[in-house]
Amino acid sequence: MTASAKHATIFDVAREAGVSKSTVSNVIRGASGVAPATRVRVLEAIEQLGYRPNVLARQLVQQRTTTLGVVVGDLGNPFYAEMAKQIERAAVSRGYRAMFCNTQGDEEAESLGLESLMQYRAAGVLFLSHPTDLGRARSIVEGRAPAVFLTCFADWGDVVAGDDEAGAELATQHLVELGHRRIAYFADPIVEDAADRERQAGYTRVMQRTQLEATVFHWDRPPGELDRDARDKQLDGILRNHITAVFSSNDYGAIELLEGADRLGVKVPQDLSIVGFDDVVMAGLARINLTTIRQPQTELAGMAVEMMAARVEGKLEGPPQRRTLKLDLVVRGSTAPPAA
Amino acid sequence: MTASAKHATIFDVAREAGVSKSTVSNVIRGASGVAPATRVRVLEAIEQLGYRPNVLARQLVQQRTTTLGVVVGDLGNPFYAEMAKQIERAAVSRGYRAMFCNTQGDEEAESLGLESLMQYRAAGVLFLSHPTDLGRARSIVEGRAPAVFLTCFADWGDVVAGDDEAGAELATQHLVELGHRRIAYFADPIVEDAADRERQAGYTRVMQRTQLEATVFHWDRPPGELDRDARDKQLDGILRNHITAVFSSNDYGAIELLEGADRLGVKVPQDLSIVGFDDVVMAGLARINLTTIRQPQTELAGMAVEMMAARVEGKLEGPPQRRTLKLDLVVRGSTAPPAA
DNA sequence: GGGGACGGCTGGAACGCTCCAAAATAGCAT
DNA sequence: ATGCTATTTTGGAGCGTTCCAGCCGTCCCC
Repeated sequence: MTASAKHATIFDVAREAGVSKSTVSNVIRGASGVAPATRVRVLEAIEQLGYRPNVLARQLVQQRTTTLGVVVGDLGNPFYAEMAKQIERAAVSRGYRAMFCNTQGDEEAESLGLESLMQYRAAGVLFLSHPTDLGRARSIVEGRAPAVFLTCFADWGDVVAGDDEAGAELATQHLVELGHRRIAYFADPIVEDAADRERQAGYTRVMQRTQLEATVFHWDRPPGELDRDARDKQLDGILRNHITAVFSSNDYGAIELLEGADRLGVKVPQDLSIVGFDDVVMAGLARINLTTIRQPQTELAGMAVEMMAARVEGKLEGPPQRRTLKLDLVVRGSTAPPAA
Repeated sequence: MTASAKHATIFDVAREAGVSKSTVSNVIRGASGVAPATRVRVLEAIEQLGYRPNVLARQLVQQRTTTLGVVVGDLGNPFYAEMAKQIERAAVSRGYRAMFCNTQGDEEAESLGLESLMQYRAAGVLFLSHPTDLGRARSIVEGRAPAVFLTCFADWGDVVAGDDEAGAELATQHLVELGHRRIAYFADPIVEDAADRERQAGYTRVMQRTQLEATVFHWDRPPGELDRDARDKQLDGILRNHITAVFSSNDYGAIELLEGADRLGVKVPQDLSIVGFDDVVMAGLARINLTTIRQPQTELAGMAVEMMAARVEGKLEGPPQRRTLKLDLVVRGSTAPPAA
C-alpha cells in the first residue's frame, strides 16, 4: 500500500454526482443558487468519496492565503509558548492557520523563516519576539504582507503590547511604598529590545519622581546559557551596593536572582525584595511565589490576531496603529518592607 | 498603498531576463543544463524583481507538500512547548515546515484540525499528544498521510517514545533502594493514555518483584483545572495510608503534590519522597529540585521527524515501526530515605 | 559536406480549484 | 403555445508552477 492514496478531486465528485465541476464548487463554497436536491446529491458524493477540497489549489486561484506567519525567538520558553498557543487558537477561530518560525535568536534562521513564509504567501506576519535583524526582516516582509508586533516594537507595523512603562512604574512604586530606597533595575538579556527600554523608563521615572538614585544592572551573558558564577558575582555586587530591592525586566531573570540569593544565603524577601515581569506560570508556584506584573496573554494574542485579520481583510487601513493593554501588579511573597 | 503588492511570477522574471519561463524554472530548481551566462542573467532578474517562487503552485503541480502537521494537546505546557520547538527545528533542517494544531483535549478541535491538515495536504501527521478520539483521528488520517506518534501510542502509525516502563522501574527502584516500602503510584490525568499505562506497569513490576504492595491513586480532576482542595484531600489520604514515597506519572502532578505537601506542613523529602517524570525545566529549579526521569526531548523529536521524513520520502515502508529511547533517572532533592 | 550527438532552450499540458459569462431549464402569465 | 423572467447549471479561462518532449544550433568525425 502506498502511504498516501490519491485524493479525490472536484471532478471525481462531479462525475459521481452527475453534475459539472462548477456545481460541486458552488456547493463546497456554499454559493447560493444551487437547487436543494442537487446540493444533497453532491454532498453525498463528497461523503462517499471522502473528498476534501485542496486548499493549495484554492489559495492559488484566489490569490490569497489564510496562513499567518508567526516569528518567535524561543517556542520552548513558557511565556512565548503560552502566547503561541493563544495565537493559534485565535487564528483558528477566525479561519486562519498559524505557521510558526522558531528563530532561536539566529539571524540566519530568522531570514530563512521569513523568506519561507513569503514563499508560502503568508497573509501576514506576526512578530512575537523582536526581530534579531529588524532591517532585514523589514526588507523581506514590508510591501508583501502586513506585520503585527506583539509584545515587541517596530515602526513599520502595528503594535500590540502591554503598557510596559506603566507596568514598570507599578512595580517600582510597589517597592517604594514598601519603604525601599535602594532599588535596582535588572535588565535580563532575553529582553533586550524596546520592551526593556520602556520597562527601564518606567523604573527611572518613579525613581526620579521619588528622588531616589537609579541603579541599572545589565546582565551580560550569551542568550540561552546561564552562567551561575557570573550571576552570583553580580548579585554579590548588588548586595554590597546596599541594594534592598530589585526589579527584573522579566520573570526568568527574577527567578534566577532568586536562586542565586538562595545559594548565597540571602533571604528573600527579608534581605532582598524581588519583582519580576510577565507572570509566567512558574512565578505562581508556591515555592517561587514571585511578585510580578501580569501580562494578559490571552487578550494580547487575541487583539494581535484581530488586528492582523483586519489588515488582511482590508478592514483596517492607513498608518501603523498601536494598541496598549493595561498591566496589573500581582503581589506575592518575594517582596516585603526592607529590614530595619 | 495596498497592504500586499502583487508578487512577481516566473513569467515576469522570464521577460526581464529575456528567456522562457521554463529556463527560469530550471534555474530556480537548480536543474542542470542551463548555460552559466543565462543562469546569471536569470538570477539578476530574480534579484531585481524580488521574485520568490510560489510554494503553493509548486506543491500543487508536484502533488506533494513539505508541510508536517503536528497535533498537540496543549502548546502552553512547557513539556510540549519544548517538544514542539525541537520538532520545528528538526523539520526545518530537513526542508519541511511544521504546522501546529492545538487541540486542548477537545475532540471537535482535534477533528477540525486534522481535517484542515488534510486539506492542506500535509505530508504527514505527527501526534505529540495522544489523540482524544483515536478512531476518528485514524479515519481522517489513515491512507492519506503517514502518522507518527511521539511520546504517545497507536498501532496504526510509527511510534517514537521513551522507554516509559523501564523509566518507571528506575524511579520505583530508586525509592526502594532508599528504603521505602510504602510507595504509591500517582496517575496525573494530563497523561491518561498508553504512557500512563506503561509507567504504571513499570511501577507495578518493581513492586511485585520486591514483594511490596502496590497502591495506585487516580487523580480525578477536569483537565486543565486544578482543584486544590481535592488534591489536598487526596494527599491527606495518601499520608494517612502511611505512604512514604510517591511516584507521579509526570512532573506536573509531582509539583502539585509538592505544593500540597508544603501547604499541609509535610516535609519533602523527610516525611515524603516524591519522584516525577519528564524532567521539565521547572523541575530543575533549585526551589523545586525534583527527582525525576529525564526525557531526551531533542533526540525524541529528531527521531520522530526523521521517521516521518523517511515515510514521506518512501525510504521507509512496511508496517509501523516502534523506536524506543532509554530514559535516565535524575536524582535531586525530593527523595531521601524514609524517616525512621 | 552530411549525419549524428549533444547542450541549451522552449512550448504545452497538467495540477485542482474559483469565478464569470453564458447556456439551459423551469415557471408563469398571457 | 408563446414569450419573458428567474433559477440552475455549465464550460472556459486563469492562478504559478513543474516537467516532458521536442526544437534548434554547434560541433565533431568520418
